[in-house]
Amino acid sequence: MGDKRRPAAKGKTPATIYDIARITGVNPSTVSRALNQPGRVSASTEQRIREAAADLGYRTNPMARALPTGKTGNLGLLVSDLTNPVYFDLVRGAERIAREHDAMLIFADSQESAELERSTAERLQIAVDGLLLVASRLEDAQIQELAAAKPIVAVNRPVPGVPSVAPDVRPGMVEALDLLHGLGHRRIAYLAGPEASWMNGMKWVTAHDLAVDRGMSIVEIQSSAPTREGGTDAFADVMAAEVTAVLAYNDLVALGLLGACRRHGVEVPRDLSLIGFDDIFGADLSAPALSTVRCSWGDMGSRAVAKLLGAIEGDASGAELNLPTEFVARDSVAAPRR
Amino acid sequence: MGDKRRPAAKGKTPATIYDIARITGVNPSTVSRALNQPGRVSASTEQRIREAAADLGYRTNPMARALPTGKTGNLGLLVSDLTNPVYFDLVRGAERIAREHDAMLIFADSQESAELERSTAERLQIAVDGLLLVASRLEDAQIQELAAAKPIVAVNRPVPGVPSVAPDVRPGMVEALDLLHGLGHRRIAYLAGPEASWMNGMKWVTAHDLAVDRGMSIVEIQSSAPTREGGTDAFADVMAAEVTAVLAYNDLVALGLLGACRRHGVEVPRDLSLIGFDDIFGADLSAPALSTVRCSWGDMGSRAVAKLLGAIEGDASGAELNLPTEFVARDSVAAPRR
DNA sequence: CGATGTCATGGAATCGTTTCCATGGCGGAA
DNA sequence: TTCCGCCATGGAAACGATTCCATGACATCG
Repeated sequence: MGDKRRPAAKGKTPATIYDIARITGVNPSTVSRALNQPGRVSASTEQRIREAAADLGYRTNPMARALPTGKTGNLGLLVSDLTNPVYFDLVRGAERIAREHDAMLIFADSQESAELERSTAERLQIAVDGLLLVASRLEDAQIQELAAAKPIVAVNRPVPGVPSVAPDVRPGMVEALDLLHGLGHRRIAYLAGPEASWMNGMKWVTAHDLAVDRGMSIVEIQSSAPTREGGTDAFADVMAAEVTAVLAYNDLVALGLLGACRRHGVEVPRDLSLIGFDDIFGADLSAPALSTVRCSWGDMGSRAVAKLLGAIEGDASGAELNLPTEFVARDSVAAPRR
Repeated sequence: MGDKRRPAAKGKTPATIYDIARITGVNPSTVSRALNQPGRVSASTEQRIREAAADLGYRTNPMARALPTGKTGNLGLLVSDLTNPVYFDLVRGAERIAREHDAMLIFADSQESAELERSTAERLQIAVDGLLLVASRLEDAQIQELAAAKPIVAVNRPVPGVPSVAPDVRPGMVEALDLLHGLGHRRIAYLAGPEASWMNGMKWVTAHDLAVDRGMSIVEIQSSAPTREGGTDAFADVMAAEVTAVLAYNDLVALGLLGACRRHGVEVPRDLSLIGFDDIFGADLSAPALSTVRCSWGDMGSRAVAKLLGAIEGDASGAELNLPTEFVARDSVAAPRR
């Protein structure tokens, strides 16, 4: 099997600073300085070293660098469910900023399980310089504990003492509730997400307060999961609630409910108005196109990474950042039947 | 700024095998053996060492391990466009298998640019044990060159001498063409994807051959991009082609075209039948729901990772793996107008 | 003109782990 | 009983880069 030292060694071993040092006749430490600390060595040697490096196709070995410096150049991104289309834009935004800063993004998902999230976070943490926790199902204390080891930025949820980036759901919901009220809706429902989700609680209390302010009554309906299936399953409960409009935890459940309505002959928006949350890919595809409250997930991703990079650099500005939301009017909302 | 050695050091430094060695009174090398080579040390010392390790919350430092072994425990996943919903399932499948094998997935996207793809692949390669190249826009030779350095598995495209996983588009397209032919379509179009895409060429020749076999005529229509915008932009060309059915490169362009049709009063499927490719999230959401050829992207992801892990272990079974596709009948196909 | 400071560079320790080699103890075979 | 070999473990050298400290060559200042 293994003939020499490296069993599956295919190509020749990559060039190291020692190779460069040998070729240019300087000490490895000088090579290191030339490559990383501009102006620290004489212009002529730096020139020679850079040329040799280019010749050899030298690339810094990140593992070797990580050892003495303690910096891996990796950022971890832990989401509750990679399958959820919301994360698409988030990932993209995060990736963009990470690339700009020469950092690599390491991914993991926790399958909506708090226990799995904790163990994954711990494992991930040793391989990265900082961690992005998206829609965490962990308790505040657990997150704070993780944050004591390495920088953490929480996304889509604030955690005391930990920097975070989250949407400010209020502006979008104000628009939504104003619209519903203006059209004559007086009894509406909030189709809830996971109980462990901070954001779910936030949306419920906001919707509740806003509805009450406007003299509307609002009921909370549980869903089995924050997915299309969850929305489908909630159909019967929604019908039983006798409301004229539904505000959903997210677009996925809204879309699921929409499908169930169609199959049962309940016409949206004539018989029921429906508002989602997130404006995911596909929200404008459904028939009718889904009205929704848009969070700028791409922005959240890039802001969160920027914040994390700052924290890694020692920026202790552990602020909480809130990005505004806005209502996107499409075709799933109308005046109630009578 | 930096007070001590590590500037932003928050928590205490993690435990090392030296700590364990000190506590248990053995040599660090023994600790290493106890933890990684079962049976290599006496049962009693192994027991003591494991207990101490657990007490200290010891976790192997992957960077330190990578240095002597050359194995990082990371796999790279490079896709042409992270934004494309097709990759959702792929990522999920890949992540599942990677997790099962204790490997971490590192992500990058190349924004549909061959040059960016090459440089990103090179950068990524030094940080991983192997690379997954999804829908690569690179030339065969370039991929082979990369594969000479470290194991590579190509996804969605075969490369001579490099293991690959790709859908076998034929079965699904046979079903699709049979359906169209049976309904009476005689003149159809293929709405193409990127020219640099191997898969695009594959789909075109397959569609072409299949159409000719059945006595249908088929034209190729270019699109500006494999996105919804690309589909929208192609509307005029599609109309000008005077066909009764369109087979699209993927669901995204199909969906874009569908939207354009709706806006221009062309009713699908009455005036035009439309078939997509991939069965992405949302394909069943549109009105009418999109008929499409489904590739099992989740399977491709997990198979590809498994193959890559095998290659890393030295399994030189550089086979080409093809996963079957199937036609998914929904509502965007009907008999032609007259 | 000698003392001092600066600059470019060399030398060596270090990061945490793996692994090759050495060593001592013990059991079994002769 | 003696010798050989194995087994558990210790010791030390890598892996590739960073970084602190040392050194010698100059230039500068008084």
